[in-house]
Amino acid sequence: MAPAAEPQPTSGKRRPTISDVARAAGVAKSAVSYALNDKPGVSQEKRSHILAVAEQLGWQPSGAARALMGARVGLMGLVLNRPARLLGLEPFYMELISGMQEVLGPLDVALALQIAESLPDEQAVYRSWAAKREVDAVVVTDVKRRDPRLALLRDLGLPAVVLSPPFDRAGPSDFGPPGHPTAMPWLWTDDAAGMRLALRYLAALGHRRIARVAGTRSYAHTMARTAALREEAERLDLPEPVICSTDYSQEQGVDATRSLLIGEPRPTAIVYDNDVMAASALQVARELRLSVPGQLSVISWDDSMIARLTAPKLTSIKVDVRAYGMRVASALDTLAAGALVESGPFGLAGLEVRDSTAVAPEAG
Amino acid sequence: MAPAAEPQPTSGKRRPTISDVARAAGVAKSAVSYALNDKPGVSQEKRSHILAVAEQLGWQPSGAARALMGARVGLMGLVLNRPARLLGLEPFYMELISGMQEVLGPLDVALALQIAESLPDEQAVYRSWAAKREVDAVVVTDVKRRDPRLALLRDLGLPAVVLSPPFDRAGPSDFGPPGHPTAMPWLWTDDAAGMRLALRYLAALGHRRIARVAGTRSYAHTMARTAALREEAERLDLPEPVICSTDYSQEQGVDATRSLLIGEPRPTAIVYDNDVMAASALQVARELRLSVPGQLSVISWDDSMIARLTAPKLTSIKVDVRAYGMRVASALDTLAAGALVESGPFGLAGLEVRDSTAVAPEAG
DNA sequence: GATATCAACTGAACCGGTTCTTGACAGTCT
DNA sequence: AGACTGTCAAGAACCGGTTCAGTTGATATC
Repeated sequence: MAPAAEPQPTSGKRRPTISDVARAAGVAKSAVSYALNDKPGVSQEKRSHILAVAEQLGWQPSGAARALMGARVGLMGLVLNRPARLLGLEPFYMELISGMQEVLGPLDVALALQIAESLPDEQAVYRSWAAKREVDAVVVTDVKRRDPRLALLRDLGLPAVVLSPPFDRAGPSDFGPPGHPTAMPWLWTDDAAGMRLALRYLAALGHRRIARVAGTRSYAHTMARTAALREEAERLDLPEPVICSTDYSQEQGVDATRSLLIGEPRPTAIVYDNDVMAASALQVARELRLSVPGQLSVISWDDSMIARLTAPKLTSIKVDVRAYGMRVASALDTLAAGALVESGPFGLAGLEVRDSTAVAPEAG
Repeated sequence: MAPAAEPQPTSGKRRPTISDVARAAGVAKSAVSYALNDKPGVSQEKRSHILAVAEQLGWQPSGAARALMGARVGLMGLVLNRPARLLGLEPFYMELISGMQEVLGPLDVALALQIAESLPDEQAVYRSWAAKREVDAVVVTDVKRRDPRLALLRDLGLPAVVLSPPFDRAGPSDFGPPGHPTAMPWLWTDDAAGMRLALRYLAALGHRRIARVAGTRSYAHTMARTAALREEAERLDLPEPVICSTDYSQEQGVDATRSLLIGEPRPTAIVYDNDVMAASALQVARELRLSVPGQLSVISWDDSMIARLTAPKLTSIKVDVRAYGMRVASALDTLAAGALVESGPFGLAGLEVRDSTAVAPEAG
């Protein structure tokens, strides 16, 4: 059975251009363009004829030609700047990407992923993308105070979604007041709320000496967590929590945990900034013959699969990263269309209680 | 101190085109093009003058205009077709990407990442990419027998690197004989060698009842592992190994492990197709009061960070995924340049022995 | 000294679309 | 009948590069 009027196989031959369609339909190039883009200037009759011919020829638009006229490119940029060896370990990014694709996929938009070695490298990528109009908008993560990338992106006129809490309670003041749509909106997971939740839960279990193994100190979200921890500890009348900073890696997580557990007074609970470090902390506890959760309670952040792989399973501050990614993606799409987006926090954190937390040893 | 002849800030204004450079340098557009592309047709003197002017104006090439002339786009495509919820869990892809970027980054090539829900969706992405010339080449993973994607890519004329062992011992016969450069080379990690290694090690420890929790049955690399397992078991005169198929997820790994461990005769060693399933297997063993490695030895595949997070730490079949990614990336680059690449296996697998394997209980 | 050769350079065409300008024609109003 | 609409379509310019076909002037060859 021969295929009837199916789109022709693309095999081998040059693919049809708009001129081919025009010739085949017996009209001018411009008529074809109007018809294909659903614009006025063509009669209904010719319009449908042209569409039929285009379909039959298997015509597809050339992204390059459209981009030349300033149209959207269909690519969003994401530069990851953490050391490559850490990226494989953090389920966060893959889940974020997967959430973004949930939204971008149907819009026929892909994600351009680059891994940069340094901040200057990352800025070079932005410069190049902006100059070559290679992406419609970008995502910025791991923001620091007075982050040079933000000023650069503003100068380049490249729309961006900033995945970070603002530094000032008032909102991301550097780039427009909060509550007003902007071309560089900040969207953040509510780190402060998550931290408060974890701390109150531990306090309710009777813990008083609570420590924290934090991620990179200079990131805005790390600072937000730290501030929330301090404030909440004060409100609950707990001693000032000890905080160790790390680079999120397993190794530094182990070192920090060990130094906390051999210190005086030994904490009865530790909150970690990601799952990887919390998981390796369990090994340090085992090494020091400390039972979890009997003598030490552990809470991790992210609630990725890793929290369910350990023994005991980790109590974890849960973030719906996929949903977050979807929100980020729709913001990107709005920006790419030329519209503005409002800054704001995303969703609410929850606490997934598993087997790594229990009443404090004194109170037991 | 005012900046001297620095590249102008791109802020606000329209970025300079090649015509602007030509006007500023007092030469024709074509001369500028020759100079910038290091082609003959311009004297050394003018060449350096033009370059200086371009630099001073902050000129950057327009990707769109170049792509219009059929030049390379500077993007490689990667479509992931596994269910989104599994992607976050598999460190494999992130490590592969990070390795690829190690090579592609300096070449100023980005990676276009798409997540597809189904095989037809994935094929639609390829069609669109090919039609719009959006990528220079693509990577294909998780290949099945008579995979329709391969024929499609060949028809579309889209260069591709196939991350899969061939089905026939002779090589990827469908697309050119082995040992001959092709526009669709197959590059595979040596799954068979890894499996043989694991099996011989277990046999040396005295294990005879060895089972396997495999990944998706229809993938070529799964089949390669299965074949190697069967052959090697026969060669070592072991009873036929029991094999359970899964989708690589934690849940199915748990189910498969449980059914193996309550079956008769109970295996004394299990080989898993990834780290995630092996890690969750440890929980099943705990649930059934079986000590690892005392009563059960466990070997995982991939040797990602997960293998080091569990207790006991997992003995693992090691694959240098980052190096593999680098090899893949350079193959992509070669293809994008219009040259051909030879198919072949990648590197050698090793066994990273940790705490989840020990002598078999009978032999103990 | 006339001609062939060659490098250096220019102008124009081209890639595949979009959009502006112009013109033809039919229908309406005075 | 002539002027004025409005619609539909064709033609050309344009986006920002690359490349081809010529033109020029200088040098080499006979």
